[in-house]
Amino acid sequence: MAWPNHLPPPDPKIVKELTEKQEQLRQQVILQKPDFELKLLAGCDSSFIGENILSVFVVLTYPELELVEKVYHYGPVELPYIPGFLAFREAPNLVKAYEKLQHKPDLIMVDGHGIAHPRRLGIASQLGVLLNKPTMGVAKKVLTGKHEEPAMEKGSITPLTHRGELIGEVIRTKDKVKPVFVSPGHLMDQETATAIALKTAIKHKLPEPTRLADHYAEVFKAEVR
DNA sequence: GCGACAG
DNA sequence: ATCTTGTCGC
Repeated sequence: MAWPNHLPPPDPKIVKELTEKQEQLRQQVILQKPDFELKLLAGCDSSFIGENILSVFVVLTYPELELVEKVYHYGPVELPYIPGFLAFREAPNLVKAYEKLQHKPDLIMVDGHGIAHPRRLGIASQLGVLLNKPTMGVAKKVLTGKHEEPAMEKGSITPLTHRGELIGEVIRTKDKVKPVFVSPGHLMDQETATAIALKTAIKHKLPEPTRLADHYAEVFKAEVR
């Protein structure tokens, strides 16, 4: 993958290093129908304040979707954003936030892609391997792959493919609103990920876990200032 | 060779 | 992600 014209050119040496680590992690990804009984579903999100990163984790009951816990970790950001390597910038801090949870979830919904990535290791997949926990990705924009626009009605789905492989699905979670991109992260499969995304997208286009994590990121943000 | 590019 | 005002609609 070449680098976007509008972003600062990444250090080739760093990129090579990350690419090798990425390949090592990718080999550990397992795509399968989860065997868990989903009772606790987590959502996570990160925001930035200058040179620091704020990562949030929220845990909801399933299928009621009632908030049971929310935590965050605030620390220095180590790397710049490089398309295709988002996890190396956000995952370390997310792991620290995750460790603060008193209630460990059965599944984590991540804001970003799972295997819908040029090398099949989006942030949802990478975080899943790091935590050895089922994960799925819900992204607002496509990173790689081709797809048709799903119909305007909620529930419409269209495949996201890359090099002949199904890497995710484009889902209209709300009538006439931009669709989201859902893909399995780790210890998960497309069918289950899509079903959960649709079932948890109640009043807004973003599923509740992701939406709430987003919300508390703003709340905690005011707290660390 | 010319674009496109999660958060 | 973040910088940023008003504005349309439920």
